[in-house]
Amino acid sequence: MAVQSSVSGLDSHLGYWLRYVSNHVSQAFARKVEARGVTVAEWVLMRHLLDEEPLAPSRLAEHMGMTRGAVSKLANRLVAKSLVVAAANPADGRGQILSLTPAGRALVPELAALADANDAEFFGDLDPDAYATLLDFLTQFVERRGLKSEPVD
Amino acid sequence: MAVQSSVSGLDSHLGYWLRYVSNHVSQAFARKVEARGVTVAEWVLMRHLLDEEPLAPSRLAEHMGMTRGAVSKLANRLVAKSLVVAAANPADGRGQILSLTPAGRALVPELAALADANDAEFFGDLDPDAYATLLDFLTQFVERRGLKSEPVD
DNA sequence: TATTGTTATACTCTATAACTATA
DNA sequence: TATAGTTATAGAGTATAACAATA
Repeated sequence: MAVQSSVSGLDSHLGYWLRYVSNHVSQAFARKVEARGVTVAEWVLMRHLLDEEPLAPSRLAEHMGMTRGAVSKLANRLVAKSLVVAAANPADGRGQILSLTPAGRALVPELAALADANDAEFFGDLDPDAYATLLDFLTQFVERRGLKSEPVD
Repeated sequence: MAVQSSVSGLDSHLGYWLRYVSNHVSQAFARKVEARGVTVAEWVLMRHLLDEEPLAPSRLAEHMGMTRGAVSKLANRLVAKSLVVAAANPADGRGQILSLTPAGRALVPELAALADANDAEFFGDLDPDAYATLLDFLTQFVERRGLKSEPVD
């Protein structure tokens, strides 16, 4: 082993490795969903809509930890792809409500399958205990830290 | 608890949580280095130069997992900030060699300290065993998979 | 006044590809 | 021809901020 430098190296931090692995896993996933014509951010928005629909852009912004402007842009792309539709909120003249189109609703399970496949590709041969331990650590880390993606808008 | 859906949720994948935590840690670090006027990618380039200097842009591109074009742009920014200098490679008329300026060399330890602080902020109170286990898992994961390109930080 | 959503603007990160100057 | 580096272009991702419509 090399003598410890007085200046920390890039690889001496957990954050570095976390990002290293995360980037690879996410980029591989991005390539998979790209084949279906969507980006990862678009998948996330659509998956949220499957759970709760219709949903206001501002609600989505909260769930996804993005600004309203960013969600607006993302939603526009999905509308252009005919995967999402926007309608006026009957209860509030200012509001919009977003829903999946039939095509969008049909695509979500396919994207979810790709997410499953991606996870299996990278972690499938992991000892189930190790997988569980890691998943547990990460979720508890988020819980403990109260990490929230809440951009100030 | 809700009935399990037939469509995998966002949070059922290790990749999702990895990214969730990684994004928070990296964004916190980005905010820290931003106060010193540099981005995370710039820090990574500079840290590489501290280890090996002078270094050709193409060599850096390999080390950092980026294209030559991307490195060129990054290096230009650092030159504009007077943190890096580019010189002609005396051994090859096509080549450039990049070095840290005195200001750049002085900044690297400060940035490294911020990286240390960031890691401590997020993982400092972690059980040493857990920290070691996680670090071990991630480095071995990279090793086992032969993952190559380096992420930013 | 406060809130919802849109739009304009800006910047990082990164890729591809065309181009120039050597080798 | 092959390689080093630059530059042009593009697009995702995301932020801030100004704005219009409505509450």
